Amino acid sequence: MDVRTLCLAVLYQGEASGYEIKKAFKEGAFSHFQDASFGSIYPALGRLSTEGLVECTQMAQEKRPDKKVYKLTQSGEDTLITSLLAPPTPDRFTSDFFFVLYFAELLPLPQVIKLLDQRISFYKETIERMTQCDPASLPTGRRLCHGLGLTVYQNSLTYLEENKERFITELRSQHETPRTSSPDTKTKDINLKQIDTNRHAS
Amino acid sequence: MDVRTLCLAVLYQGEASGYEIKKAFKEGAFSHFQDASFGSIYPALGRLSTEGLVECTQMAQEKRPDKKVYKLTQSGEDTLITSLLAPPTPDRFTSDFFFVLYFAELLPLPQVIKLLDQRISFYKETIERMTQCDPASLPTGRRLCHGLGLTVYQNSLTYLEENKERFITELRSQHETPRTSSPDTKTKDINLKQIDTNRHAS
DNA sequence: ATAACATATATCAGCTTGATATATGTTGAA
DNA sequence: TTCAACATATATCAAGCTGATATATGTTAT
Repeated sequence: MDVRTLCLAVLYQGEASGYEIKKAFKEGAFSHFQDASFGSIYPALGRLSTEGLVECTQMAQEKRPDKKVYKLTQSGEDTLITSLLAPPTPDRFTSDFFFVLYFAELLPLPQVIKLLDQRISFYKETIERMTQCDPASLPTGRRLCHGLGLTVYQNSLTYLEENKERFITELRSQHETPRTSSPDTKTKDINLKQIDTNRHAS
Repeated sequence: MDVRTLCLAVLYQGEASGYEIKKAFKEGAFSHFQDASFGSIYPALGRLSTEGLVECTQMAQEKRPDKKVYKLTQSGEDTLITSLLAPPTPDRFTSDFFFVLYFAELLPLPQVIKLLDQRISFYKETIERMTQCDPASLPTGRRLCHGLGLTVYQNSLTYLEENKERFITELRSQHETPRTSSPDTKTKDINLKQIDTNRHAS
């Protein structure tokens, strides 16, 4: 989804400033499956205003910079619904965690352990935050989103906790016995390089 | 990770052309957690060549355009390792599926059912492809990536299958009894708009 | 005190995507 | 048979987006 549609979606839930829209992606309702930066939000709001999909009210504030509060118009609401009806584009998931983990054998063991521990903490914190919300209070669509997302985090945590020790033990034994015979580094690299690139990894 | 590092990573597993590197992201080893387009791969390879991180060999082919095969140099290998040691950036997940599902109440029910069925098919196909690979044959790091990824897909599938019917029934009852009293559309919208934007959704 | 963080908007270099162009071969369906 | 769809192969580019930076001020914790 383009940022303009994302802004309409946030504004559907109530009027907001650019700064508040950013928060919806950073820590709010959409934070687990959409994102947008200030650099795209502010221009998007400008264009949505010009096109009449949102209305802007300048709010003078004491001791704060002026706030521009945007509100969805009927036209904006219609446009949002139309966008929702279009065939969804495929998910996009990019993860340095998976990428680095993939090459675990090439890295110092403490580095890999740190990576896993940080990931476990991340899952725990995310689950903690998500379970503070009572699913029963959410509208139907939001509740399914919430439940599916929470399931993913919970099962990922369980998987990592169940496999962490075995994984580390295995890596350690590979570090101690670098390879079958000679200490020639090339051998290891050549073996790794022969692995089929066209098989699935995660 | 920038596309230059991603190219180094693919080339670490064996020499390849730009086209073949793209395949590693589209359907190959990195397809579940990284992506890159031709528009970024070809310029990246050019720059990596200039910097001496890869070497290029022009391969004349019968009945096919020339192929430029790139190979990692020692310098490129070192650069890859250094990049892997840097603190990983947070995951980025963007999903139209979640985004549309979030607004399920606003859409025609057949549309929502189609969305769920397509998602279930997607999970099934992905799991099918991933289980064709024998995890025991993978190096340690790749095996953990593979296992964690597969777990996510399998649990997502299970969750959707277990909750689909209840979810649809609930949406249907909302469509049949749009709200407590009057058929005034505004009422529904206002209710929805009062929902707290700053709570978690997935 | 003072550093870190929060509110609030805005700009911009640089990177990336998705579409398009070019040229050719293969495969499967009508 | 023909013809569309798909695969191999490289390359370019407008449009969009990120991440950093600038500006101005208030609050909170150390």
